[in-house]
Amino acid sequence: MLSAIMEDYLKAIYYLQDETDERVRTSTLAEHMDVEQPSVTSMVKKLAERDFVHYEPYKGVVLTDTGIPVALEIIRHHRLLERYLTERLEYDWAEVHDEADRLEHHISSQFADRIAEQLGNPAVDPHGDPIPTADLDVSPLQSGETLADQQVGDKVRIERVPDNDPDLLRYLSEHGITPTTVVEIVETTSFGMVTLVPDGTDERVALPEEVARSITAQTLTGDSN
Amino acid sequence: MLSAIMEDYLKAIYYLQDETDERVRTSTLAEHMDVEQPSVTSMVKKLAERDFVHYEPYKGVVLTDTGIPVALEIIRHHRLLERYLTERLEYDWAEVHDEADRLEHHISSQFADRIAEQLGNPAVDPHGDPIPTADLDVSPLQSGETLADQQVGDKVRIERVPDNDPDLLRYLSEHGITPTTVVEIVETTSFGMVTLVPDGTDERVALPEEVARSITAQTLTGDSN
DNA sequence: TTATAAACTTAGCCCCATCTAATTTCTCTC
DNA sequence: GAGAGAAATTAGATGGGGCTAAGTTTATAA
Repeated sequence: MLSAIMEDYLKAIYYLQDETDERVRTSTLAEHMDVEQPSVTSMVKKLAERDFVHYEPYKGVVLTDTGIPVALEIIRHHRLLERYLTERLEYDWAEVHDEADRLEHHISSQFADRIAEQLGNPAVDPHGDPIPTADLDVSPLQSGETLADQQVGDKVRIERVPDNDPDLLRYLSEHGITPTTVVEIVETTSFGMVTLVPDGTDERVALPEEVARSITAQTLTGDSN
Repeated sequence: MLSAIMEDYLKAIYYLQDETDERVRTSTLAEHMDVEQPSVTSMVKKLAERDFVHYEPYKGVVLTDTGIPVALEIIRHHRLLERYLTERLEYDWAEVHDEADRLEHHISSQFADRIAEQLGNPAVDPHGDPIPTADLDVSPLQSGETLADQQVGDKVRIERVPDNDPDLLRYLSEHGITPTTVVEIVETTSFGMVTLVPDGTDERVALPEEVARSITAQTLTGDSN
């Protein structure tokens, strides 16, 4: 059996691997897990011993074929929980993350399957992240583009927003921005500010470029009209 | 913060205290928690240090006014979860216990309150045990009587059955016996067997006396007819 | 009232996940 | 290709929860 903490490491490695496409360095992992480096070293050794990761000293780690499904299962739990909490238990968009982060390790896969069924096997969580299926297939995000990649005048559909910053989520939902919202980019500045207007409103919403880069959006092909 | 394990000890002490009305002995606790005695001694010391229990060496423990609400909160979580799992997630009567036993430590009280609300603030769990309210009031069971206290010919309404033996639960539900079922006692033997017939059926269900003693039932006052 | 069995505690060990301090390895620049 | 600085690892400690073996205390019964 795997401890909740080990599961968290595997999940973190999965995400970091996905972002960087490289071996994950212990320093990156330490930052992500909010622990000191030696803790990471000792943990990745244990994970390597159990064959969940390939670990090469001084070179970082990669998930093995044993490790990947474990990470995906946790991610499935997390995203299903987020969806269930918002949809069935009246949780706020911004509140779900912490609850899901704890529960993901403790629900059985039976529980996950039951709530998936109740929800009609949804494809994405409330932030737009794809929910792995019961046999752990993940559909990739449609777009590699972010709000930071757009030109003034472009109309795009928000695809996903990061799920781990409650303040940002609160801000976005207050301004009517959620996955599937269509927005028009109305201004970008040299000092890193992106301003947009959600479709059907005339409210201008400003975001720092760094934040814009964390929000995925699909360019609308059949252009505005 | 309290670990899941400490919470389990407090819950166990609560139950054992309830049953015996005395200081709970470390041996009893050890058996209940399925650990060795020295583990209990060291744990109760920690609990005593944090003022959750009164501990007198060689004399056992009692929950303090700090410890009681902690135990009750966990019990509330457990019973609400059992109810929610059976009612909303199609869990079988016999399956809920383990899932609830894990999750009770990890759901927030917000989560508990939300599922309580969804369920219409039920008073009892699927086994007939009372669910503590949000401010941790517990309504005692109506009856102190059990199936073992009955005479042949008595009609009684099942009030609660123990929740921790899946096989027993499966057996009972297969024979149509759940809380609120009315049954008639048709035979008791000197060698400890109680036989009953659920109302409206002619199926005879036999139970060892020890099991009968673990099932609470209310004598029906307005007698049969 | 004293011996002995049962119950309980202490002592000392293990594994988990973390930490700080000290050391080693890598990498990058000159 | 040598040396400085950054990154990673080892060493050794801590606290949580568990174990076995050994030593106390309590309770019982002669």
